[in-house]
Amino acid sequence: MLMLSDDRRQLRSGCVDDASHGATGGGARPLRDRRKLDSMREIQAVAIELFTTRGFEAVTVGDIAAAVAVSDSTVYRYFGTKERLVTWQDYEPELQAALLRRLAAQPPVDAIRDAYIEAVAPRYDQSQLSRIAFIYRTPQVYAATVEQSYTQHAYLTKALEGAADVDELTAGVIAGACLAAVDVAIGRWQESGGNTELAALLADAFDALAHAAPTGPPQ
Amino acid sequence: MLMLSDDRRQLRSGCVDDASHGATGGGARPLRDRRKLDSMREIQAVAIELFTTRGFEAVTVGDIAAAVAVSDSTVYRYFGTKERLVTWQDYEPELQAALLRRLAAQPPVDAIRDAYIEAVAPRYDQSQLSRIAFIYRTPQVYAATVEQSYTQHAYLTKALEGAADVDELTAGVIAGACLAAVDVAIGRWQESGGNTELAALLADAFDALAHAAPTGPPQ
DNA sequence: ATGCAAACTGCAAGTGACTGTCACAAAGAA
DNA sequence: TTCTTTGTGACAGTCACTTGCAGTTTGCAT
Repeated sequence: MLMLSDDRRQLRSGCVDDASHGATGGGARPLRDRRKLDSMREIQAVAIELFTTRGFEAVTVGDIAAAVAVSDSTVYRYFGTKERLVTWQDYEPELQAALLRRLAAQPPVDAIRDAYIEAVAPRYDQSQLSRIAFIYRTPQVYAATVEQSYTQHAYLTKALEGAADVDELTAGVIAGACLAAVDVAIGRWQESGGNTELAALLADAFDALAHAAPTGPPQ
Repeated sequence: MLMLSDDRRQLRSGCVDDASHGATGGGARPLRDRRKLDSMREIQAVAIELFTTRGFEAVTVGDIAAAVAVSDSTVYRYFGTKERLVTWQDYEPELQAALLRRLAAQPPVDAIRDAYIEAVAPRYDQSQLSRIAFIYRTPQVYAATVEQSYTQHAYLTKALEGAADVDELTAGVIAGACLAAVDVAIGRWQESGGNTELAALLADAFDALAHAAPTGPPQ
């Protein structure tokens, strides 16, 4: 769950690079960016409503485009894939910054947990519930988020190797275990109807990692 | 990585139910099944060779069908999706049996580890290397395996709830952490060119889970 | 204001994954 | 052999997604 960057399809057809500031004259382009973000949010809202009403497969991208009165190509240029209409979100940089800052100051697992508590937990309110619930209810969409967490796992592994004193295999395992904890916590948050604090669920999920170690050698 | 059952597409168009024994007269149907398995193995071999040579996107399912001299529909009936041409494997029942047996007799994490060491490690030899390496090198295909492990995670979670004395959240976290360890171990095996024993890598990866617990409360 | 370069948008014509249907062929039982 | 079941191929269709083109809009500089 949650992503630090885009999947290969996004990368190929340059899209979803929100807040991409001009490389031409050097100045910012606030108006265009704002309109694009607004447009993306509107399209996403409509998409999620249609999806939850009629089901993911029953709604075509053309349906969504028509409902928002833009062309199909625009939807694809913005989101790249149908799944990304659901999974897209815009707070990735903050998570990355929190991660970097805390990895330098805390033990690695604590750092990851607290970065999520700091940067993503506050975002999970009722307005996000239908989106997140839909992700967890739709395997095809859930898989798309996992594809994104591919990149995230690699990033975390590298960060851990630098911050903590562990080899690559250990770093990979720790990163994977932490992402699993985050995933379970968000899953539970969604199951609770958004009524449980995500921060508390994250704390509990990470505590549960204490029981994930084997007790003896292989038999 | 590794799967216990199929994704939704498989389920919809009933395929890949290897070793499905007749429900009609009650007798076995060895010849047909053997031919089907042989055929699947041949198609998979050709597919992986074409994919590794020309790239996943550059090869169409029609190309593969033509190379093996079967129709496109047959390929889809056998594998369901293009990705499944790579990820398909035929030893899932054994893993499930080992899991069940060991969960009744060992601590849960040890049981999962040892079940993988027993049921999947012996299968990972040089003949599997190009297949596994291709999975880890191709995000789209890797994502498909994760989509399959969605089911596996749910299965493991339920098994843990029954076998160990833990609540659902803890069971989910343990299952996710174990799957992460398995995934990292297989990834390392593939990176090593298949020259390191997967059983040893699995043992190391599970040992690394000991470092995945947080050391203090959230800050 | 006005002109210019870059980016945005819609249109249209693809490609290819995947589904469903039908007729036919091959396998197994009687 | 004959009947029934099941696997197979040909075919047509849907839809996600891509690409190229032309017209418009934006932001900046003059």
